[in-house]
Amino acid sequence: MARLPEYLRALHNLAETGHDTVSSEGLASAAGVNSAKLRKDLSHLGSYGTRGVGYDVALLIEQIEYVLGLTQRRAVALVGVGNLGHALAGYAGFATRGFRIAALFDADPSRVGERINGLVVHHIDDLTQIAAAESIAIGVIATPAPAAQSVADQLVAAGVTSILNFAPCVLSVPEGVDVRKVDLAIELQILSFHEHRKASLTSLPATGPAGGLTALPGGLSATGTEEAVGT
Amino acid sequence: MARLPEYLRALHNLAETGHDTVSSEGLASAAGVNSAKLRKDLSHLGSYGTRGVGYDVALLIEQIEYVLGLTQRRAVALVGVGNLGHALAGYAGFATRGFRIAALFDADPSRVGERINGLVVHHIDDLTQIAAAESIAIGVIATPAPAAQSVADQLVAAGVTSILNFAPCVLSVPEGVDVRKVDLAIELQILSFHEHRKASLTSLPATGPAGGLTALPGGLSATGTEEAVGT
DNA sequence: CGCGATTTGTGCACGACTTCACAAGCGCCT
DNA sequence: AGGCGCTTGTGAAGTCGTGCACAAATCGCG
Repeated sequence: MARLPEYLRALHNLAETGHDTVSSEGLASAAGVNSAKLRKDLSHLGSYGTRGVGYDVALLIEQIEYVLGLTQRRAVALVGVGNLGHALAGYAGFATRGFRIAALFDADPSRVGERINGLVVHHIDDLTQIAAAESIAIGVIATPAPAAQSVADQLVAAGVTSILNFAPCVLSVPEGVDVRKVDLAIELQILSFHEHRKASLTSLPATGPAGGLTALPGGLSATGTEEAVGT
Repeated sequence: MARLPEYLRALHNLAETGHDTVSSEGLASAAGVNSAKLRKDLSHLGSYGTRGVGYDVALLIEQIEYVLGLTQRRAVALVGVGNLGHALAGYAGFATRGFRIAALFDADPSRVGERINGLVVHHIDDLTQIAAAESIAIGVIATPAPAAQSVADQLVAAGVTSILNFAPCVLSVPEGVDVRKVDLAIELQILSFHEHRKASLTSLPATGPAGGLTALPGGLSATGTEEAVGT
């Protein structure tokens, strides 16, 4: 499940706060999900919770990290050292959560050789060689959209089988290669949609029958993230 | 729906390529979704497609932008000018997709006054005043996790009703405030899970009955993003 | 040793979403 | 003017995820 990393983060927080065990209710609220859902998720990994007590925090962390394949620190290749790539190269969250940026790449010769956060920027043509040497299986694309497909092809050719794509475009990759996409502008546009919806709801308390399509009164469901819940 | 922004991006691409109309099949493949799903989505906004021809690209762009509330350029406040916040402040994708970073904030006094991409960094305490002046309704949190909840409270107090949270923690906000979360490390961890799954599948072609929980052979479904599809 | 409080694990039903398949509608060509 | 091919819009079935509610299990205490 895509929720396991969220549980893992909450568990690490609990461990640092000195908790040895945690109930499904407690962990669920810390991770922002329903307690029943959490229990079902955890039961799917044959988890070891104790009835009447809860889950052993340390053991559960170990279990989830194993399932996520985080027992080994995974090497990641980052392609595109522009605005966003630069920030990702220095993002501390990767290092503290089981990943190691093993190499930086860019197609712009003027950027090759630049040092970022202790790493040298290589030319994209050296990708295959370095990826093999560092046994890199995960690639991050932080290039402009027009270059993304080409970079993806090169990553696949270099043996990368999982890609995190920040470029606003769809990638086509061979079967067996996993792609996850993060589009920062889209996240804002979804929020904008919510804003628009809220605005029309308040200004038009009762939508008259003559109202064409102000903002789809009861149509779109506005899913995608949890609705806010009061403290 | 959360897919509308994706359609919009694909439509803009098509418009620039000179297409006047597009079939549901064509737009669906450009957006990376099923054509039936796309038609159903578009029909929910009472869309104007012509049978036998397809959709008018320009008209559809107009429709979707209206529904998303992008007819006005929305002002966004960005809090936290660290590694990630710095990159977001300079990210061109926001400006080209309907948003304007209206103000930057940070709690560190030594950063206040710094100029980034033509914008001055303000102290977080000035948030309420500036947010009102610029009529800001959307806030972006790019601070470390411990500061995020406090920043969220201040954003809400300043009248912000939609928050994009990059900090790895859950936020509790009053009802009526929408929160979307983007955790970059989690995206990588999900890919790591896929890697782990693929690795155990190839090394263990047939899972013996004695195999405990290698990586949940048929358990977890690995959803969350589309599986790769061949070119 | 037994009982009660507490918490996990899960069967079941409901709802949302996805996908298929097809009827209805539109334009074009003859 | 009429028919044919193409495309939209949608009914219906299937699938998946979610949440409730409860039985099973464990610990602590008397």
